[in-house]
Amino acid sequence: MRAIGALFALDLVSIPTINAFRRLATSMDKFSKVASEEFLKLPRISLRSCEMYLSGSHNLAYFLRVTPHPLRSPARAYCLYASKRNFVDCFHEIQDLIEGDRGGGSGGGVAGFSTYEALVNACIGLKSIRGARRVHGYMMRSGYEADLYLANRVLLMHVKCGMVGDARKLFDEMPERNLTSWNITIGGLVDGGEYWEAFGLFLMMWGEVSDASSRTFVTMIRGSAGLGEVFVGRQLHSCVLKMGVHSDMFVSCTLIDMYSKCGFIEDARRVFDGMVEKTVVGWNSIIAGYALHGCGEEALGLYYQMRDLGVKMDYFTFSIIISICARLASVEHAKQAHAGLVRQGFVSDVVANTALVDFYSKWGKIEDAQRVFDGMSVKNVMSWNALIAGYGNHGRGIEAVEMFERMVSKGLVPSHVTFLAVLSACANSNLSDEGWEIFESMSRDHKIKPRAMHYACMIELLGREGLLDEAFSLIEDAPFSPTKNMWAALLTACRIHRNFELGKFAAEKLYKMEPEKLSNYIVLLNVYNSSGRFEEAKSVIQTLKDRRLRLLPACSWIEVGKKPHFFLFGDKSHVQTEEIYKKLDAVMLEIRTEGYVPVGKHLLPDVEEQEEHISSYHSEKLAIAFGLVSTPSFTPLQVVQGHRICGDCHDVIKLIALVTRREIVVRDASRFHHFKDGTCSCRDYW
DNA sequence: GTAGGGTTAG
Repeated sequence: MRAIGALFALDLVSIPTINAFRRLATSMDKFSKVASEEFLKLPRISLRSCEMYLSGSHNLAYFLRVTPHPLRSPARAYCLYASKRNFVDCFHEIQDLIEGDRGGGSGGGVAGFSTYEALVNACIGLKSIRGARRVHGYMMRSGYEADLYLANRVLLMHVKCGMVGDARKLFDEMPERNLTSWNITIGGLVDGGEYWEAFGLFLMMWGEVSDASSRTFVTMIRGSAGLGEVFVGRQLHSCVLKMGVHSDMFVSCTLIDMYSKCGFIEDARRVFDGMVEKTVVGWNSIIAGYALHGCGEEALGLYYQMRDLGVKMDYFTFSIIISICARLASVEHAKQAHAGLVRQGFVSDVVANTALVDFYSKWGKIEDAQRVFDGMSVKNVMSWNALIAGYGNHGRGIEAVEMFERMVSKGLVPSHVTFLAVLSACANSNLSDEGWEIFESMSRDHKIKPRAMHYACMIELLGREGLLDEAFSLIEDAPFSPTKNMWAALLTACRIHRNFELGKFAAEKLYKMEPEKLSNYIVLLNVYNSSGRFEEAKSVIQTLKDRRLRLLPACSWIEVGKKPHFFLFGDKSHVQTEEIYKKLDAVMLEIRTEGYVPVGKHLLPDVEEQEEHISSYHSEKLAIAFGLVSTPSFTPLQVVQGHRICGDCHDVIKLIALVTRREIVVRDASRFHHFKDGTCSCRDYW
């Protein structure tokens, strides 16, 4: 014990108690056994031997490498290492040490600057509230007077452990402060989402010390991004210019991020273009900005520009790019980003890999998603969520529930997103019992209050079973006012089960909430059409006209030969148009032998052109026809479309999958349709 | 032996 105490205090003259080191050695299995034995034979322990002993460990070397300010003593390294591995034990040791000292024990192992600094650093690294409380407690009780440097570290420790309130109190009581103290406290408030509070303190700082550094501005700009208030951000931008710190790359990057998060991508671009030295973070920020604005193509363009300029990419870059690809379902770009990730050695990054899991599942390759997931050395809740959502979207609810159960049994804490993923999986696959059990377990076992989206899943679940009245009561009984998602779920159910009364009711609620959203009118139109109420259907069309709402051209695309090919409704712009239409007509004839009858009732209301043959040339059919002519037989096809698939296309694609013996995955605006052997994974409910 | 700051995934 003493020996460990001595270690901490860097006072390595005393002979170690062999037992203490033996305990150490057994608690740290990674230490080389031989090294420990040799070490224990030493009659005296010097700083040097200590270093050698500790450096025998792989992990220690790693810590030394990654710690921004190289650890200057083995004591600190030890502390960081021990606490990383076994926090509780580490603190027991220190408790003994400190209490031993207070009892007037000999040996001189005092908890001094190094000990505290090491402990504080460990807590910062670990974000351990318990540890932070303990360390701070020791300091207070022992009456140790920290200098400004250490006091600031303690402040930071509180901030990083999420104890912003305590940090604020500490800050107020500090006998002496400097810019760093202010910056740390303001940063803590911003991190904790208390933006206005942060602004208050910032103004106080301005009044009290009439100074601020670029670091302060970085924090405050981040705060205005959090608020989503561009006028605050703009004011800070002018302050930055006046103070002459605008060329600071940290400032520029935060500005880019702030402008894009506030919806001003052009301003973000201007800041980016003005960067003297464009760092990788600057590139990442602007690319993420374009991605956020749905400009995936623009984002990819910048990414290739970045590559051509030889900017070294990091794991952020790949994560962003992969998530863009997931949205675009762009295989070729994603494959390259995946390769880049591997080449540059970021294979073990959680975020990038989670993005990959998401990508593969959105691309329709759920097995590949599972493979990436299985290969991940570090997984967090989000990684599990991505996989569960993947199974759910592919109509594989049983696997989704299995994954959910496995995740919980591993001791991970599911978040509300996890529940969203697993409940929607249950809804997609008609797993009623499982769904209700999980829904009820949310508040019972996991202390998570179901939100509107969770209710929407349950409404969908009931709706699939045709229990429309029950679904309606669930909306009425919800502990909050119903949201559009809940009404939309009910409306969909009404469409499938042809309940036009309730459907109309739900649709009217929706019109009020989002009058400009076309899809609501269309679903109601389908409700009427499918139940033969053409008069009502006409009135919906009239409403559409009155409100000057027009359908955006529906667009589908398919990637063939490393290139996306886009199709609009009735599109004849593709170079292979003739071939495509010929193939489509041929295959439409072929599926008639399988019992296909064109149905008008599912028609998407192209308002002006309500004719039967029109749905033959819906964009998804054209994309599939192109896939059929330009890929070898039996190749699976992946189609993405920006709107919801219509009933006729759904029937047709099922049969095309059957007659051509191809797997066809269509990702529409709401889910995946996995067509195989004449059936679809959505079980005809979408 | 001198801190504090920017970008990513469900």
